[in-house]
Amino acid sequence: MTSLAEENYLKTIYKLQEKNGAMVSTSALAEDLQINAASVTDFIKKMAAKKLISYQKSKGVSLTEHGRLVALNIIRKHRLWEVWLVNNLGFKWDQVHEIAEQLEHVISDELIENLDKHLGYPKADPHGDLIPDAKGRFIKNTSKPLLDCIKGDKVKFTGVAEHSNSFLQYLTKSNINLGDELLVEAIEEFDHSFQVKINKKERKMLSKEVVKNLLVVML
Amino acid sequence: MTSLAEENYLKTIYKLQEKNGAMVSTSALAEDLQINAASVTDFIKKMAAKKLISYQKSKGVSLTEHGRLVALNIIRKHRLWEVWLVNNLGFKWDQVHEIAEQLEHVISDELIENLDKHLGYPKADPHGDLIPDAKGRFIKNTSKPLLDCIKGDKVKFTGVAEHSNSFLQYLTKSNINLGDELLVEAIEEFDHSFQVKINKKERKMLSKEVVKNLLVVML
DNA sequence: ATACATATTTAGGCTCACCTAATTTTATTT
DNA sequence: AAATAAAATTAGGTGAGCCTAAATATGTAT
Repeated sequence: MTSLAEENYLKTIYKLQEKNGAMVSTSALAEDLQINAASVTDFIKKMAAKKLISYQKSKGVSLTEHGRLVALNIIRKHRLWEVWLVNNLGFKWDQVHEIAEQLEHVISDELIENLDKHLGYPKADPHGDLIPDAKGRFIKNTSKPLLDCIKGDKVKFTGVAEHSNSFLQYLTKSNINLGDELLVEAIEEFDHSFQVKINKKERKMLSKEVVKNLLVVML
Repeated sequence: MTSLAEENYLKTIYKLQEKNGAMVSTSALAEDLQINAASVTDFIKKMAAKKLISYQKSKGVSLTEHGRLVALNIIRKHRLWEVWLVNNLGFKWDQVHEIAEQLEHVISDELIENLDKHLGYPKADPHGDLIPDAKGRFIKNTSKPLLDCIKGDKVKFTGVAEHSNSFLQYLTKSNINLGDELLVEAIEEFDHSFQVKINKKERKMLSKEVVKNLLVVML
């Protein structure tokens, strides 16, 4: 029904729409997909004809309700596979993205149902990204960047806002893991760096760039 | 390196070579792949140029050593995924082929290594087909068709020579499962049907068509 | 050996998903 | 408002992997 290329476009449009608002530009899509802008223009016209997206010439695209559901289904598959790769196959959170990019395109509703069950119906992937259900619904997300916390806040680290391997590896190296309790002991006004106590044990200094990308929930 | 289409050609050539001897004809390939013979001729020329197969015009193709190793790697992946689908995800042996046909093309050596380990290094898939190791080597196979047995033989059912869903479902329905012990109590000369005792309990009549496709090892 | 049937290949064409180069539209600066 | 820069589109083209129709090669029966 939907081709590999279409699935990748949908996924990317969804991602960019989440990040930058409603309309996604041709060039933003081209940049993210690493495809020439002219090719993107071509392709989005075809996708619009299929009612997967709505397209306003020279203004950009947005997902239709149908396109949004297809996108969410791929995201669901991607994140379920990531859970499996980390929890069952022993991969680290910085090793699973590429493999899940392939697995997400495997087509079998029964497979995904059984995988979901096998994993115990996880609500989030190894990076803390929420997993939509089969109908594209998310559970409510109460997390916010650690940057928005104030001195004295006690929070739980539940996700990352930046998925680059270098950031993930920095956290691993620093022994900061999903689920850790963080206590904001001090905030340096000058550079917005945070001094936090991790799991009531180690004390660490985190730069603004880091705390901006750590998502937490209040404890 | 090798495309989806190439992988499917290689897999099919391997299969047909196993079944019918060294040379695989254009038409046999076309039939099995459900692709027009003219397209097959085209494609095998390109594969021959890549040294995946050797091609003698109007005579057919056979795998090169390199092509054979690529084919075995795909077969390895297919069978490991089938084991996972049955053992871990709760699928039945007649439900896994199509899904494994998709999963087998996912590219990640580390994934396959980890999957193999996770499954406990299985030697055979849910149909009893042997799983080659990462270097394309099989363990020795001592199985033979039940048809070749004689009255009084006590054997273990280890695999099927026919993979159609109707045959697999027939066996399931008849409560004949991989690993069962079969005792040949009588062979009807007229139609070559076998009377067997299964796991020292039930007695069953199996037609020649069935016993031909049951692979067993002597106990 | 000839005729016929079957298998295979050649020739030309199609769609998908991409490309480059050129043109047009939109946004920004002066 | 005009000039310029940046973004988007159009036009024309490519390779992969398929197709049909026509031509050729191979195998079989007489």
